[in-house]
Amino acid sequence: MSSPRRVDAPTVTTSGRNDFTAFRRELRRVAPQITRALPWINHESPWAVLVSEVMLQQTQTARVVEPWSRFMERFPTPRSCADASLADVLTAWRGLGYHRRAKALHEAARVLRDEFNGVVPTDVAALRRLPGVGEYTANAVASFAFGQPVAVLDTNVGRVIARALVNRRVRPSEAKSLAAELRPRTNVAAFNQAMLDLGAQFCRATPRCAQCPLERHCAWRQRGGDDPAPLSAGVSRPQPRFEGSNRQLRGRVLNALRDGPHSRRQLTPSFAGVTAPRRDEVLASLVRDGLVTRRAQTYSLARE
DNA sequence: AAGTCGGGGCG
DNA sequence: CGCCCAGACTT
Repeated sequence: MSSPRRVDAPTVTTSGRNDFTAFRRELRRVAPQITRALPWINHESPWAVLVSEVMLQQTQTARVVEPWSRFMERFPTPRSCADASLADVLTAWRGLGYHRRAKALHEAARVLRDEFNGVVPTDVAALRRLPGVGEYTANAVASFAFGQPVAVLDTNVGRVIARALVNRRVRPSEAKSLAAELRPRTNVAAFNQAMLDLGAQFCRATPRCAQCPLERHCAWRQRGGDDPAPLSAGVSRPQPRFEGSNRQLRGRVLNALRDGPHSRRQLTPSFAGVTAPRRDEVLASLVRDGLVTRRAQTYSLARE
């Protein structure tokens, strides 16, 4: 009877760089314990995965679960979304913000309908042709929906790489190559998901090393020093304050317009304490973005 | 490289 | 109250 192999031996070398092979193995070992039960994981519909990834852009997972379920019930296929009006898509988007994403997703659905026979493409290059699908989202859909062997690099993965793997700040180009180097040969989707789960639950902006199952395999934790994650990998930047911002005002307007068309006067409550020029600029920006249309003095969600 | 784009939760 | 978030797109 053989004794169990020691699987929790530290994997940080004296150089300060982690042993990638060992880190991969350890992450895969703990993956089952850190997996979150999210409804889009291992979902059979690539469209469902695409919708989740667009919704998750700059948005915490917990905030996406309910809107995603509503949206998928309302628009279960690319065609159902493509055939709907933008106003209906914006209404289904309620609770998420960054409404240009909703418009992009609506346009993406129409590209899928008109150019891809209503089917989400499997490869990164084709996915990148969809509006609102950048490098991260294309790789995520290719991996999670189709099992393509591509790494994903988001704010979570960026932190894990900077801290656990190299214990120093990394530029975006370097982070990409490190993510690719870390990528396993098999079960890439499950590995990518484990990286996200690790980053979201333990290797957070404010890390929870005491609870982290990979603490002993983290270069930063083993060697100490300043947190290398901030500004690393170029995937997360400080944002201007929201309170009092145009974004706040735009959100209020769209919320009002979800209940139906409003005159400029009826929108007054949304612009409390705001000067008229600024109010007009906010409304103009919504029209410019194609989210809102104006007929005479009446504003409505764009129907398109 | 820098701006812009929501909104709520949490320490 | 300030920080943070499975980024993308424009300028």
